[in-house]
Amino acid sequence: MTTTAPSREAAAASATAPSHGSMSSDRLWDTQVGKDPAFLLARANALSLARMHDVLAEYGLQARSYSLLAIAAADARPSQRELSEFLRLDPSQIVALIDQLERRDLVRREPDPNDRRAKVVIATESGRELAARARDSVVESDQGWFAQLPSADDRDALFSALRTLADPRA
Amino acid sequence: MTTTAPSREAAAASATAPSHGSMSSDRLWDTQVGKDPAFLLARANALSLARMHDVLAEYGLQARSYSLLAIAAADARPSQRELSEFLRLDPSQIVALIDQLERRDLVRREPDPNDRRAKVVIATESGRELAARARDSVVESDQGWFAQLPSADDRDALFSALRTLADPRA
DNA sequence: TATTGTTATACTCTATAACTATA
DNA sequence: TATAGTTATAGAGTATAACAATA
Repeated sequence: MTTTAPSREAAAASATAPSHGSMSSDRLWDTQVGKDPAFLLARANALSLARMHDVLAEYGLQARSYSLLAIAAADARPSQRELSEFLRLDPSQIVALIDQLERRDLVRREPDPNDRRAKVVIATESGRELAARARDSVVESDQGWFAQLPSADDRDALFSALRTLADPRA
Repeated sequence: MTTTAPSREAAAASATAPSHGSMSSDRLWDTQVGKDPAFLLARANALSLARMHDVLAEYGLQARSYSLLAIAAADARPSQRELSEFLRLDPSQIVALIDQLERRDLVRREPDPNDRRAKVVIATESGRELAARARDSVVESDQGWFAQLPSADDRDALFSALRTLADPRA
C-alpha cells in the first residue's frame, strides 16, 4: 500500500460465474500491453490497493495513513523526511497525513533531541491499538489475496523479486 | 503502467555512491510495513511508474495514454467500456484520454457496426508510428529495470506471478 | 549555505451523478 | 429496463515554490 493513489471501487470480482458483462476481453490481453511486465505490475497493484482500501475503511485508514501509523507504532521513530522518502510522498503530504492522524490522537510529533529541526513521529497508545487491529486485518487480507498463487515457493519468489525492485538498498 | 497515478519525480537513483542524504533508513525497512508484500508491490510500482513517466515524456505520452494508444495500434479495436475495465479507469476518464489523443490525430473513434451505442478506438497512421517508437523505448527501459533481477528464471517467475494477480481470467 | 518542517497554490486525478442515444 | 458514451463537478492526490527555524 501507500504510494500512488487508490484507483477505484471494489475490484477483483470473486464470483465463479462471470455471467454477462464483466469479463475483460481476450483481444486486449493478447496485445503487447497485456504482456508488459510494468503494466501487469501496475494492474496488480491497483487491485491490491482497492482491496487494501476496503479492508482499512473499517478503521478509518487508507493505505498511506496505515503505513505511516504502523511505522510509528513499530517504534521506528521516523522523521518526516524519512517518511517522505520511504513512502515516496512529498514532504508536504507527510505534513497533511500526520495532521490527520494527530487530530485523531493516533500519533504525535516529538522534537528530535539530536537535530532540533527534525520531528519524530510517535504512536500514542490508542494509535498502537488501532495499528495492531488494522495490521491483523491487513495480514489476513494479504494472505488471502496472495493465495491466488497456490505454491508457497511461487509466493516467496514473488516477494523476493518485489523486495529487490522496491528496496533501493537491494 | 496505466492505472494509478504517477507518483513523483525521477526516482531510483542509479548512482553507485549514495553520497549524503538519499539513503532510506534501515529502521523503517525493518518494520513490518517494510516487509508487507502489498507495500513492496506498491513501492515497486511507484518506481516503475516514475521511470515509465520519464521514458514516455519524450513522446508526449504518459503511462495511461501510452497503454491506450498501444492497444489501439495493435488493432485490438477496443470499445471504451473495454478500455475502462482493462485499464481500470473510469469511463469518463477514458473519454478524456481519447479526446487528448484524438486532438493530436493519434487515434479516432469509429462506431461499432454491431452495436451503435459503442465506439471502437482506432489508431491513425501517425498514432501507429508514435506507438511503435514509444514501445521500443518502453521495452528497452523495462528490460533495463527488470534486469535488477539478474536471473532470467527469477524474472520469469515474477512475470508469471504478476500475470496471475493482474489478470482476472487467471 | 543547506536542511527540516510548514504553508500556499495550481494542477492532475478520482469518484459520482445525471443526461442522450441506442439496445 | 439496461448499457455505451458524455458532461459536469466536487473531492483527493500531486508538484512547486516560498518561508521560518535550525544546522
